[in-house]
Amino acid sequence: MKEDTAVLNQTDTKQRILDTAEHLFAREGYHSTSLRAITGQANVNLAAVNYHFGSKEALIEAVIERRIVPLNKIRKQNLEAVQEAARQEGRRPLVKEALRAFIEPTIAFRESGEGADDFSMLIGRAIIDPDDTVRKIFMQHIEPIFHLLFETLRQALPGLSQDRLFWRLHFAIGAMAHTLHMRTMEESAHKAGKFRCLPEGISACNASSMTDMLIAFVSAGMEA
Amino acid sequence: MKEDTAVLNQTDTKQRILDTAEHLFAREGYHSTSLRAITGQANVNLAAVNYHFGSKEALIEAVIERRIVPLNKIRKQNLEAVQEAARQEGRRPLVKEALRAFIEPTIAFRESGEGADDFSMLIGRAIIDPDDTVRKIFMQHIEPIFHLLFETLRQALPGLSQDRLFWRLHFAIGAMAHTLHMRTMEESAHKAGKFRCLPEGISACNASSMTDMLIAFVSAGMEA
DNA sequence: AATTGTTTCAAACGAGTGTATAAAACAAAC
DNA sequence: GTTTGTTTTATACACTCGTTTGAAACAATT
Repeated sequence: MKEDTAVLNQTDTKQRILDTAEHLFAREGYHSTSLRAITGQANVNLAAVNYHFGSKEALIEAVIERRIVPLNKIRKQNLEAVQEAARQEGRRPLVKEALRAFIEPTIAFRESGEGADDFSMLIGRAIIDPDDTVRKIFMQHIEPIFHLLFETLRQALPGLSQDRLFWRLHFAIGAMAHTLHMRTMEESAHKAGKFRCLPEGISACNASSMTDMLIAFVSAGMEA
Repeated sequence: MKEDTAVLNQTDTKQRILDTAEHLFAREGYHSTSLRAITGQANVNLAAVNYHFGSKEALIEAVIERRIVPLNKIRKQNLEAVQEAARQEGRRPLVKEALRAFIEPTIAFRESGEGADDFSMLIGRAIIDPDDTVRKIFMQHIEPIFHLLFETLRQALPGLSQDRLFWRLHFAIGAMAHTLHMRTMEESAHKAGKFRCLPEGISACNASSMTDMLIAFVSAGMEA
């Protein structure tokens, strides 16, 4: 009766739900993904979600937190390192290094492990997701980091008014979020063979050169 | 004549459905908005949507097309005017004027009439919406304009490779989309009194200065 | 081997969804 | 006044959703 899944226990079920949920939430969206789709694809019973997590909302919360907590730790360390380095050298932080401290780990996250690309898409979605459920959870986690980034940029650009800095930062966030989200659209477009945005094929970018391009773009915009 | 009354009654129902649907789709999202919520708030019968539009998907298609067709007409005219002016003066188009031709009417659209602000949010969502239904419809309409913008920028920046231009343009689109979408978040945040992104109040911007700031940002990034 | 606590399972619940239909209400033409 | 075509209405259908339940299967301890 217990075929290939002989010694698999709780953590395996939870893990499999988390992985599958991450995948589907990233690609189909929160509301469009049913628990039946998740449990079906994960080969677990429907009730397992409510048993292990409590509710669908608690599930996506777990999905998000599993990744964003270590990611935010890196971003925080990076930003504090930028401030510390500037302070020790008696200069202002550079716009570029402040932005890199935030952006680089976000985009590099894709290479950090199995299924991380799904979460990369999920981040791109969450920042801008119409759905309150997802965005709220994300905002709660990102708010302190965003604040730290804002303060660092304020030191880097003392001549800029708070209003202008605020909006420029959001332009940058939008550019980053959209970039993260693009893979989903590219995949969909490629799968459907439609909605090609360009006459000729545009080669996909690796995380590193994508990061450089994005930082160059938003740095220039920030200092415009 | 009585004919006018009859016609007016019909269009009134259709119009009321369109307006209410636009409002709810923009603020709650496509999937999270039920036909019962729309018809209830519009004070029309539930079956009216299927009678007048055929289906929920056909409804949002009508909602989107009503606004995006005239908007795209303006963007097309603007972009062609930029190309024509450059050609007549024997010079390349400017990055700034190309971007302005696309961005300005998009943001200014909010002031174009009753309920246009709802559509402004809807645009911001649609570009990046996880839901395929909405994004597909939008992409179909925006693809030719996007192509025209890309070609104009290619003339403006002949030294830039197609790949780089492609991604930079998407950075710009992301910044714009996020900006359009911000109002929704601001509203939600203000309503809930939470998720404040800044310690001190940041004043909301009017369309004109927002446009200028955004164009300055993305132009600098594009020419970085 | 018996007991305890945990995890899985099939089945069902109630609420909500988009859609379909047939009768009613209505306006205009004859 | 009757007929015709359009619009509105109430209701029903078939379906999916997240969640709950109580029993079965399992694991670990006694």
